[in-house]
Amino acid sequence: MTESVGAVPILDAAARLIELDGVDAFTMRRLAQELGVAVTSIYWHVGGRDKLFDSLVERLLNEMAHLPVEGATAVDRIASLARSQRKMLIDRQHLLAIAHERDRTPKLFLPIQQRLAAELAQLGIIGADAALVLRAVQMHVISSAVMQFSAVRGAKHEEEDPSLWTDAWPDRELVAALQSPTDYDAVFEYGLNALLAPLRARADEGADG
Amino acid sequence: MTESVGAVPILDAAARLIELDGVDAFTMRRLAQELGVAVTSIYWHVGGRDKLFDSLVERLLNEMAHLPVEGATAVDRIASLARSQRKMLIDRQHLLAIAHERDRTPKLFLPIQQRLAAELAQLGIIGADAALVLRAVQMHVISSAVMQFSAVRGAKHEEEDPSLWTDAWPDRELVAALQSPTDYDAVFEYGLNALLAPLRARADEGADG
DNA sequence: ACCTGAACACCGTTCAAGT
DNA sequence: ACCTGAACACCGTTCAAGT
Repeated sequence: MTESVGAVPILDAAARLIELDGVDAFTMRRLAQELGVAVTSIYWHVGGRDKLFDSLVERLLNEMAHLPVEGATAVDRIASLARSQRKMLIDRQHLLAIAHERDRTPKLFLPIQQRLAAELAQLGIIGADAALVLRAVQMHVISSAVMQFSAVRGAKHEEEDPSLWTDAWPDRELVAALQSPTDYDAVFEYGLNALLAPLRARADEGADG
Repeated sequence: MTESVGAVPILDAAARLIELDGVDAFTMRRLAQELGVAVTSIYWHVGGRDKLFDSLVERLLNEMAHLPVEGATAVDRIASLARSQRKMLIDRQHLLAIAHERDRTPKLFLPIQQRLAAELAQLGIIGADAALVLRAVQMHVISSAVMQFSAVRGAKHEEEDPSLWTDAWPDRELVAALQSPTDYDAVFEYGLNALLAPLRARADEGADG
């Protein structure tokens, strides 16, 4: 039933190599060398590159099912869940990139769907409305993590911004802010806050009634 | 000064091939074959794979500098810009994927930065605040486009959702909604609306005073 | 200035063969 | 059941050589 014994250590080594040198540097041959084994042996245990990556993504999904949450109110717990998920995705940047590249990103919605749904139900948000809010939050978390990865790596390349801004532009502070590196945490929090604002309003109404 | 004469048609052919069969199917050798020329000739005109992709991304940036806008109020024009940009990015899905893969996604912010800044200034939003709002909007547009591409392609793979939902879950409508395919337009609009809500409120205040 | 073929150093994957 | 080496069909890129 269960997979052959050797599969787990192979996946472990693969995850370590990817975490270390990135996805591009990862090859089946390098992995085999790392394990002190012939390339073809990997094919027997875990299948080819595709299967291997799928298995790694599956692992990420399992990890994400046990994210920590805290918060006194339902909205706080939703925000907490969103932040934990984002943190985990950024910690597993390379794995996230693999999942994205292989069009598995929507699967990342699943592990915390039910927990979000439960919190939304507490706020009286159910049915199609709940589905929309849930997806909006998930999209925000996951897509901003996907972007941030690419952005942070790309920051090195763009030392010199050819300054499309003319000197005539009056708002010097804005120009200065846009030319300094993006604070992705702040942008994420701003968007999360905007998404949750209607929920907070609804919760307050509930307290009034 | 300008690039050699042959560069443009090569880039055209490359863009066409990528649009047709996707990035993965694109190889230097296939491009050469398409052009009826030796592979090595491409290297002379546009450089290697890296340079070629960079040039294609640069083209996308130029196109994006002339996005259409409409709307009577500043907020409407911001929303309109966001929607035009998203539409263009989705139309150029493969190019977007290339830009993302090569960590050039933050560059996609630049072409419409000034136009957004001008609209925000009309709302009285300037300085670091304006920078934050601007980036939040841009992040929403671009990251959701990046995600959608991956999601739509990935939709084929996930015919069967192993239904993590127990039959005991009371909200049948929610479960049904989550099991039907995501309406990315709706999710995008929901997020955009949430991001612009504070701006609308501010504009209304301004009308009152 | 432009284009070529040959060659190099890699890939992922298959498969028959070993133990 | 597990592991191997040889081989195949690809890559991107370089470079000396042609015109």
